[in-house]
Amino acid sequence: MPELPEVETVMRGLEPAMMNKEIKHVQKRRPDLRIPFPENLEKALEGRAVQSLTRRAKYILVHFDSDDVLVIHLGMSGRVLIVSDDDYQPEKHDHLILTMNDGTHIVYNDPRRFGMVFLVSQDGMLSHKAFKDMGSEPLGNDFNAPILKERLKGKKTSIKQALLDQRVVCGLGNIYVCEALYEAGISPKALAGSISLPRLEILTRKIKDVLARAIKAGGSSLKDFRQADGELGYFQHSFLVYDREGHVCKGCKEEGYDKPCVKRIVQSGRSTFYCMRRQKR
DNA sequence: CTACCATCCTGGTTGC
DNA sequence: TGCAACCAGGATGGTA
Repeated sequence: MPELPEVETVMRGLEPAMMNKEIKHVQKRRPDLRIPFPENLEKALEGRAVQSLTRRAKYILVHFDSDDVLVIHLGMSGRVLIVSDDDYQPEKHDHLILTMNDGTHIVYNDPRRFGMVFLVSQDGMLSHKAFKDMGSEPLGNDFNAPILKERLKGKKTSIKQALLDQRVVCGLGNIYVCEALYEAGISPKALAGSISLPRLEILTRKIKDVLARAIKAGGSSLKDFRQADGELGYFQHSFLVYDREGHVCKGCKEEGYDKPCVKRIVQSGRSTFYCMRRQKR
């Protein structure tokens, strides 16, 4: 589930619990993750102090007073929780536990096990396959309409699918793509390569806008998502089309239309929600 | 090279 | 109520 706003929220939540603290103990609890934990994880992390936390796309990066960077991806159902209980008992899907020098546990939990945890070196990070071909950060200055236009040039796929492609722009997932396309008034079925620059101007603006608002709201909590302190995000209450099939969208309602306009279709196996009145091309 | 599809998992929801 | 089928926010690797 977690897309950029959720990952950013988790990262920010982890800062007070990890920054300038030392990892005292590393406990792996599942040897059979899809991508097994690095063998040398304990050795690389125990005794190291956390210098900073950053985010790239949907990856949380933990930087240490060493060359190692701990990379965490939450997949579909992953969480990272701060647990301060003295008598904390690991739960079923608590796969990795980092205990800090103040006794706080940082718990990585992921029922579906689509997530991953690995190490990269600070210097070699950009050549790692996860980051090598990754597109611009949508909230950064190098994500703008001309760049998006260039990235979409010649693409015959739909704009919905193109925006989910992390090489075009990173950090977006199904929810925020649907929301941004709605706000930009662009059909999810529009051919990616054939959208005009002015419309891409609107789209890039709406992408940045919806992401920023979602971060402010602490992300969206559907089923699994929690902030690092266990709190729910609340941006799900602001969805305009996502998971609102059969409703009248906000824009139509404001114009006085009362016929259900939000439709659900399936594009390359995933749900797309859009307004059939306002997103015609 | 692009595009499409299946697949990795568990758990919650839906429908009979 | 019980159970089976279906569905889910992501990424990747294989095939066409």
